Amino acid sequence: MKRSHHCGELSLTHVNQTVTLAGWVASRRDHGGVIFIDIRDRYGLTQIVFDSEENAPLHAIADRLRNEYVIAITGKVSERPEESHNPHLPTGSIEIRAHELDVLNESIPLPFTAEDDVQTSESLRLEYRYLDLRRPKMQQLLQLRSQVSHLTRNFLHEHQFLEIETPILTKSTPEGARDYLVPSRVSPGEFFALPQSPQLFKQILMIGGMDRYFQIARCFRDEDLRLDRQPEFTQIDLEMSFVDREDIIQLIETLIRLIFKETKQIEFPNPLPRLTYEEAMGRYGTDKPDLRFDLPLQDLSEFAKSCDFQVFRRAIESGGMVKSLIIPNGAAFTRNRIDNLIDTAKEFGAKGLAWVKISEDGKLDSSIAKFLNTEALRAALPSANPGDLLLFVADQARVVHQVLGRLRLLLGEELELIDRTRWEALWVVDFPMFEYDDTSQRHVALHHPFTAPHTEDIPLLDSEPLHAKTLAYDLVLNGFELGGGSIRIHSPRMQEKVFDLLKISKEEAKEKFGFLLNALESGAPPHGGIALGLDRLIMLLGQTESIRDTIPFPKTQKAQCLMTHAPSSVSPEQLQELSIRTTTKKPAAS
RNA sequence: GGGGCCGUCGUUCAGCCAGGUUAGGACGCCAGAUUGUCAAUCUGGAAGUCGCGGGUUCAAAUCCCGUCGGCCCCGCCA
Repeated sequence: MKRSHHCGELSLTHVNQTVTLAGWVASRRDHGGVIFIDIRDRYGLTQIVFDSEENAPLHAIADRLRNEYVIAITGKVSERPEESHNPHLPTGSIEIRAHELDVLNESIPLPFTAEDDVQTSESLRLEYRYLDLRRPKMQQLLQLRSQVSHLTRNFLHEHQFLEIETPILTKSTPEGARDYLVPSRVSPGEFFALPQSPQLFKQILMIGGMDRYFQIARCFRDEDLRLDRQPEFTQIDLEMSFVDREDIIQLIETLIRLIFKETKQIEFPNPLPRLTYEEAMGRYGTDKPDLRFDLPLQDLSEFAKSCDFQVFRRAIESGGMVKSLIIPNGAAFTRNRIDNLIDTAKEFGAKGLAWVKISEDGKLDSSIAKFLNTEALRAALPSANPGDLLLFVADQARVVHQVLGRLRLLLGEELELIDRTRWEALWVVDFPMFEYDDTSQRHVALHHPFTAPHTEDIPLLDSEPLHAKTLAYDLVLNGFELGGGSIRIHSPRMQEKVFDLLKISKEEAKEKFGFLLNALESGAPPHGGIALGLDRLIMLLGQTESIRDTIPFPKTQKAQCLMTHAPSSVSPEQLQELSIRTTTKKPAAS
């Protein structure tokens, strides 16, 4: 019994045809003389009718069906009685009057049903992922993921890209995230690392003359998990030779437009807006601003310079700044709510959070009101209105931006300022090359150490390296970093200089990146590229709340797979073969 | 490494603050009834080591300590 149709396609146009469907029993409604079975597959649901008057032996078999049994049925497509059409179901105008039933497999009673509105814990869903995957929502998300991969592959092939695989067993890289290590049996005591990204290999491919490379690449990072972070994740990774920043931005905008249009009929402005890193940080306190709502940070440093409030003045005098958020209608906040905001600001790293309510008559209501000149403040914040609440942070720029940026997001959520129907994509460009890391007392690369500086900023590398900007670019959507890339360094002298500034010694550079430095000496073309997070892209496109919903077999926050129970201990023999001894107390598996 | 929330029949929750007879509801499951349901309905039934360990107490799901697991966040994620 081979199926002739799937469970989502039959309609009134098929009436009187004899069809065969196969799928899972989604529900059974037993009315005695007649039994209704909903049969489900990836495509939909169809109602099957077993009538004891039409076929008593078949009805008796149907009586034994239970949820999630796998069945095949043959029968005639019939229009339902007029009052029994189900408008909620695409196939709701028809039903199959069965005359053959094949029970292909039975099922034990299961912990939850394969319905979208099933209320169950995520750990149970992960343990029984095969059931969870039967739910229409999960099926749609994986279909969406497949569709996006397909569109991407087609698009890039049309643009002369070669799809090339890079190694999964590779060399541990020193900077950046923690590596997943894989012991080598034939080289006792030595380890491969799983790639955090194909970065170095794709640069080598450019030097190898491949010109345009892409890969839908699995990447691994042994860091703690979050809502939008998994230890293994997938990137749409690409690299191009003989291009500049504009070429790559153009290409990716075209791809993103195609994906959003084809899958969700979402249109973006052309070109996408851009903010420099400095603008993004200054206005939104983050390098991945959510532009679905405004609520910008307001610079009050000029006002603060001459005001009587010492906290503000001192912040300016010690090279810091004062910025403010104007919370519309926030004057109605209770003292308790404001106290909670102050605590939150402290958790975010602020020393304090000053606040001012502007009452309906324009007067200031605040514990620091006596230090503030009302006219000067209103002049400094022309967009503040009576009824608003002003929140101030005075500190070094990094703290001010971090605290107010996060308060902006928090209040945007709480006050429901975020328009969930909007899609706001933008590029953030001109990232600084380095930032100074206080703990290690050295410069660290903001992007990665292979990122090329702006040509006009090259002299700054010697004089003021912290002011040098790079040819890096991040694509941001609704406050999530969708991807980032850069034009790379192709000059071996420049690469050495950057390693030097990062305090990576010649020996270390040679030992870790010798192959890259050699390759750069061997005729490296100018090149650049980008990597887009596929899982996050699907999460946003599919409007699901967690990256785990876009990955068929994700890990929990402890980086474990609840279905297979990986990771797990291994036999002493396996360890011995790998020259490994563990120091944990957990006994090895026998 | 740190902070928060959670853990009770197969599932999802109530009960815990204020300890006390037989731990309760809904869904699911099992049996019976039922010829137009699509959250089917009706009747009956089974089902729990209250995550685990220890402590306090005459008595612990309930209070205390520890521990394990799940989720969210900070740190971390070039």
